[in-house]
Amino acid sequence: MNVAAQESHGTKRAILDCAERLFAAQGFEATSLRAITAEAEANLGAVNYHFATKDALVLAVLRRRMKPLNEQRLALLFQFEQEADGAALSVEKILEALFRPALELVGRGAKGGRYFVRLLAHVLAGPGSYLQPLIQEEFAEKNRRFHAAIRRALPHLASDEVHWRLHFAHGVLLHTIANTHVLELSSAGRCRITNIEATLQKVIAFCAAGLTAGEQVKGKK
Amino acid sequence: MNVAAQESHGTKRAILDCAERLFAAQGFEATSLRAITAEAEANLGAVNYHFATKDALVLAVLRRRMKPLNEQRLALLFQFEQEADGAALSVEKILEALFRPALELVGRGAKGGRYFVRLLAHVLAGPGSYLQPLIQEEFAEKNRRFHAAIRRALPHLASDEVHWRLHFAHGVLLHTIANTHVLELSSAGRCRITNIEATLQKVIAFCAAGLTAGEQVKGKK
DNA sequence: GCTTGATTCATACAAACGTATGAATTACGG
DNA sequence: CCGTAATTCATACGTTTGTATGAATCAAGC
Repeated sequence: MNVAAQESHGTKRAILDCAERLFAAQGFEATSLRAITAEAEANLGAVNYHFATKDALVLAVLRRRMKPLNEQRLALLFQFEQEADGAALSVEKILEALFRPALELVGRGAKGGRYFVRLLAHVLAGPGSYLQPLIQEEFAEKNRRFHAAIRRALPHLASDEVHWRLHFAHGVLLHTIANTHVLELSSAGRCRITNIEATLQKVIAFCAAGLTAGEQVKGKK
Repeated sequence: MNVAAQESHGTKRAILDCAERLFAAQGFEATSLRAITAEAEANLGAVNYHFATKDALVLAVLRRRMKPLNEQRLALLFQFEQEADGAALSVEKILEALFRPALELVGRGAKGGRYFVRLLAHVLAGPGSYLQPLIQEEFAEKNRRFHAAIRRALPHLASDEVHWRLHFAHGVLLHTIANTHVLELSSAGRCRITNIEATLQKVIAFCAAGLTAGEQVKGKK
């Protein structure tokens, strides 16, 4: 029992799945290893065997989805750049590369992607603890590449201004996919994420306008 | 020792302050009552005497700032409407009423406002637990009033579309004030919230553009 | 100056936590 | 088949948790 075989190993994968769901639903500290193993129909010792410690389990849960997510984003950005054939990408296309993989993670509900997103929001809002280095390391290249892409699309914007506006755009995405219940509550249930494409279009339209603010017409701001 | 005297009572207030800070820094579950009382130089029994239970303490911490925050927002909106003297408010003014009180909570660093904001993000991203009713109840009128204000400013937008875009705007605000460290990391320390007015202007400009997206070309109406 | 009510304090307790350990069981190459 | 490594299991340990209790201390009215 060795080689890659990535996540196939039954117990190990079941623990990751249940941990992801429970962490997202209750937070890290509020979720006990016993609750996880109970739901995964595994033994308490199994988590110690496969992950050694609870902190390591948390990191494993995060890494499992974070890496593919950012790889998809970069791949999509690269694909769009190829298709553009040297021409500058539109802000909308750049945002699509940034948003679509994350939104599809939520939409393809069947698997636990929906939980992961809430978990991610938890982590970002969480303590500046041992998780921060992971976040930075995992997101560093993504941030760099998308910052460059926006600068190419909006060359008149100062570099720092691009940092600010990309930060705002991330806020829109994060709040949209992680706190869907807030939208449902404030709209009395009238608005919810059903169609991915429709949601994507709304989010992109909002952020594209924000990113290009102050240039569509000479003057007015 | 009775009458209003709101939060003056030394021990009780010290517990609320320290709880706010520790909750925001580590989350609810990860913060023990002993850690709070130790930092507040109070006895462990004091929290049980003043708040009965830990859950009640959490709610007390939230309510203390949430109510004044939303009252300030509504007051500011009302003030702007008075000044406009019947004319429709600009989207920028509406957003200022929504954002300024929250941003000032962060800026007036001295007191624990900065911690409360992170705590709020924690709560929103948290479980759909006993906190949700509080959130809804506390934010219901604010949502209703600002939704109406935006509809008046952008009458061509469908009601649901206003819900969506206001949701996006809240995401920008929340991420900006709660996850400041993310911006600092991704910008390699070059961007941070120093000047409230400058930050406010950036956030408003971004969201105003997002809210009015799709109509500037159509021609002023 | 004593009484009464409000607050603080030290201490206790049962429950739940993460972790560790060693035996029991399973899977599989030879 | 056997033997070896991988995995599962039951159980235990030492901490830490939230909460409860009753005595000690304080504040103030009469």
